[in-house]
Amino acid sequence: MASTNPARGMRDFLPADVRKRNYVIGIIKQVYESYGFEPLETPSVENLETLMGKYGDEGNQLVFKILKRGEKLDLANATTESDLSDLALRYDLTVPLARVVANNKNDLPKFFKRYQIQPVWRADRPARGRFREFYQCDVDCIGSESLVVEAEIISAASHILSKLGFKDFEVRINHRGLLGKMVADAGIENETDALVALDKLDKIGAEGVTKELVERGISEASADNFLAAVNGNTSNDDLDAVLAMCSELRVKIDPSLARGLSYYTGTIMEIVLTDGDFKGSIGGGGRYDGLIGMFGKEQIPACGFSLGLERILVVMEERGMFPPEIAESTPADVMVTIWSEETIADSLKLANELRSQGLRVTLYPEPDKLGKQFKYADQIKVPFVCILGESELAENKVTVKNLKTGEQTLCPTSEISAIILGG
RNA sequence: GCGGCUAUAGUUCAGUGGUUAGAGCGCCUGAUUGUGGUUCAGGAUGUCGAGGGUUCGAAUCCCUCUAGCCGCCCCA
Repeated sequence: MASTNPARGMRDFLPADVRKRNYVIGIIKQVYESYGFEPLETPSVENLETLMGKYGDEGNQLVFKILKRGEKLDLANATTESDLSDLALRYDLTVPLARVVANNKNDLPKFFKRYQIQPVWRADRPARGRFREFYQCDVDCIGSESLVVEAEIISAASHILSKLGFKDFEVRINHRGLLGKMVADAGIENETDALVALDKLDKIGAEGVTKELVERGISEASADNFLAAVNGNTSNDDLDAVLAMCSELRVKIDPSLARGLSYYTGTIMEIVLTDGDFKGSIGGGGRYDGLIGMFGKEQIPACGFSLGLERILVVMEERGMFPPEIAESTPADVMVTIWSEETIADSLKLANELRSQGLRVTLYPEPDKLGKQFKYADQIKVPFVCILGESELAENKVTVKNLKTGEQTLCPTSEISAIILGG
C-alpha cells in the first residue's frame, strides 16, 4: 500500500492547525500594514538561474530543483545539472523580491516597502521545528540606505512578537563590515569559515570556537586574535545609530552574530527568545545593498527582516499562547439535525434561516438516530443543537439544546439566535 | 553529507526462535426506536515497513532497501 504520509519534510494542516496559523498570520499582516508595508506575492517557481549563486555554496545545495519537462528533458544525453533542471522552488522571499524590483523599477514607488507571507522550500534534512516547506513572513524596504529603515524594521518585528504575547525577547544586531574587518585584521583569509565558527560562540564558548577555527585550517594565533577582537572594542557607527533610534526596544549589539546568507552587506539582525529553552532565532534579516544589482541592472539598496512562522507556532503551542477562541474554536455556532427523509427540506430551510440571522450553521448531512447526531455534535464541539422533529414541526417550533449545560428550550425560529448568542 | 536508534491494529505501545500476535485509547453495536459528553455489555480491525537469507519453525536472528526519530553539519 502506498504511504499515506505527506512527502518528507512536508505537512498537512488540519483545521485546528490552520486556525492557529491564520491567527498568527493575521497579526503579522495587521502590524506590517500598520507600518505602511504593502503586500506582494510571487510565484512558487523561479527560473533556476535566478536563485543559483545567491545563497552561498550551502544554499545552492539546498535549492529544490524541478526536472525539465517533455522534450526538453533528454536524460540520455544529459551531462550537467542544467541539462536536467531549469526551474526551482523559491528558497526564500528576498531573492524573488530583488528580481521583482529589478524587473519593475518604473512601476514601483521610490521607496518600495513590502511584506510577503508565503511558503518557501529547502531540500534540507527535516528536524524539530524545521521543514522542507515552511512559511516566511518578510518585510523589506527597498531604495534607501538610511538606517531609519533598520530601526523601523526592528520595531515592526518587535511589535509583532509583543502582540502575539511574547515578553522576553531581544533583537541582536551586528554588521558585516565590522565582521569583515575583524576577520581581515586577524589575518584570516576564509571569511565564511571564520563566521560560521564564530556564530556558535554562545553555544560552544570561546574554546570551542578556537578549536573549530583551527580545525578549519586557521592558525591558533589568528584565531586568538580574532576572538580578542570580537571581545574587544567593536564600536561601529551604523550599529550605534540603529541602537540610538531603537532606545524603546530591546536591541543589543552582538559581535558574534554572523548569519549564513551570503547576500548581506551591512547590518545583520536576529530576533531571539531570552526565556525558556527554545534556542535559536525565530527571525532574522539584514541589509543587502548588492543583491538587486546582481540582476544586472541598477544597484539599489535594500534591507529586510524575516520572521519564521513555524518556529513562532512551535513555541506558542508549547506555551499555550493562543487565545481561547482560537485554541477552542468550533466549526459552527449550532448544528441542525435531520429527523427523517420527509423533513430534510424543513431542516435545510431552518439552517438557511439561522444563517440569515448571522449564525454559523452546520447541518448534519443525513437523517439518523438522534443519538448519533448528538454524538457528532459533541465530537465537533458545536455548542448548540437544533432539533426539528415531528412534534416541533406540528407546533411550528424548534427545540434548541445547549450542549454544555444540557438546557433545552422549545421556541419559534425567530428566537433561536437570541438564545445561542446570549448563551 | 556523517553517526546512533526505531518501524507491530486508526493511534500509542507490549510481545527477544515454538499453537490462532496482544493491551490502553479510539472506532462500531446494544443497554437507550426523541438526546451527546459518564457508565455497563458485546464487536471489528493487522502484508508485524519492503525484499532476500538462516531455521523443522521468524514479528523475534542476519543482509539490503525504504521511511521516521535523535545528535553533528547547516538553517527559519
